[in-house]
Amino acid sequence: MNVRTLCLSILYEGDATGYDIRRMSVDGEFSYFIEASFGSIYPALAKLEQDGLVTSRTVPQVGKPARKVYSITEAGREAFAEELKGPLGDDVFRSPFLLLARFVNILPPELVEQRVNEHLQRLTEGRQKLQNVADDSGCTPADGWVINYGRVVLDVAEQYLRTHMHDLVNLSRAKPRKDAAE
Amino acid sequence: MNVRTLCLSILYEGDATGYDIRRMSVDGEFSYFIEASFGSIYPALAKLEQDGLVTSRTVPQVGKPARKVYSITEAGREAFAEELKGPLGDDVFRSPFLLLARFVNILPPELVEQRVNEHLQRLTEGRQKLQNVADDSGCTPADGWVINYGRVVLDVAEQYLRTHMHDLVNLSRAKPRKDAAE
DNA sequence: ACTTGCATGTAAGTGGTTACATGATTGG
DNA sequence: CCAATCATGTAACCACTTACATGCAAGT
Repeated sequence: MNVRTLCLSILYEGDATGYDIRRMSVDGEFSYFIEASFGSIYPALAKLEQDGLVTSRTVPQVGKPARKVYSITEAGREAFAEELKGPLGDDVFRSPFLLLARFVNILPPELVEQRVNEHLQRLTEGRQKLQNVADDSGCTPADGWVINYGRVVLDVAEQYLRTHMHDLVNLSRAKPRKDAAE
Repeated sequence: MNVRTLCLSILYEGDATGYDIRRMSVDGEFSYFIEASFGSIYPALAKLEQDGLVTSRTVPQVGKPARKVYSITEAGREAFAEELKGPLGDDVFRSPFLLLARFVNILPPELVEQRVNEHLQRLTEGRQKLQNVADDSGCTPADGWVINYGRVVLDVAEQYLRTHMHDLVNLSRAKPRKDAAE
C-alpha cells in the first residue's frame, strides 16, 4: 500500500488537498493503511495528476496560502478499483513494544513498568480516536465495519495488557539470566 | 526497528547465520518485529562485525556452502540493551485487507467473499504458527508472554471476522452507491 | 515575542527490496 | 529433469523520511 493508493482512497470519498491527506493519514481518519509525510504526498499527487487520475484547482484564501484542491477523475476511480481487485498484500504488524517485552529480563523493572504504562495509554488513545471517527464524521457502513474491527482488537489488547502487565514486570524483577547462548 | 536491531535481538539468544536470521524473521519465529530480506541482512551483519558488536566464524560443510556463523559480543549486548532503553517507536499496523473492506461497495461480492476467506485462512495460519513456536522451541517466559499477547489478538480478530463477514459481503451486494463526493 | 497552524513544495539521505550471480544436493 | 533448499553476497532501484525554504495569521 503506497502513498499513491492512499491518496486515491481518500480522494475517492471526496476532494482534498495534500495537507488534508496528510492530516487524515496521521491523526485518526483511518491510519490503518499508511502514515505518510508531505515529502511523499505532494510528489505522489503531482504524478497522479500527470497520469490523469486526478485533477486540481487552486483555491485562493485570504491570509493563508492558496489551497490546491485535488479531485479524482473517472480514470482514477477505475485505476483504484483495479488495484483493489489485485492480489492482497499481507497485513503487517510491527511492535517495538513487543520487542521490548521479549527482553524484559535485561531491563530495569522501573523502565518496564513505565513503558507498559506508556503503551497502555497509546492503546487507550487509539481506541478513543476510533470512537471519535465513528461518532462525528459521516462514515459509510463499511467504514463502521472497519472501525469496529479495530475496536475489538484494541480492546482485547488493552485488556490483556491490564491483566498481565504485572507478570511482565515481575519477569523483569526476577532476572537470574545472563543468557546461555549457542 | 531496523534490520540491524533485528540481527542483534536474534543473536542475543544464540548464534546464527544470515540465512538463519532471514528464516526466523520470515516464517514464524517472531515476525512481530520485522521481515527482512537477504539484501538487507548480509550488509547489516557485515556492518555489525565492523563495529565490533558481533564476531563471525566460517564453518565449512560437506556439499553445502560454508556457513558464516555470527556471535554477539559483550559490546553487542550492551548496544542492544541501550537501544531498548531508548524511547519506543509506535506500533505499526498496516492492513491491505481493511482497505479493501472500506471499499466493498465498489467490488463484486464474490471477490469480497474470496478475500475474506483468504484473510480468515491467514489469521488461522498465523495463530497456528504462534502455537508451534510456543510448543517446540525453548522459549523464555517473556517469549511466552508475547506469544499469548499475539494469540488473544489473533483470536479476537478471527472471531470478529467469522461473526461479521456476512455483513461485509452483504454491504458489497447492496451497492446503491456511485459516491457523493465533495 | 514565540509558537502553532495553515499551505506548498524540493533536495538529500536512508533503509529497505528485487534481481542477479554462483553452485552443490536432495526430493518429487 | 526440474524445483527447492542450503548458502553468501552485490548492484540497481525504489519509496519514503527528514530537513529545508517560504510566509502569513492567530493564539498564548
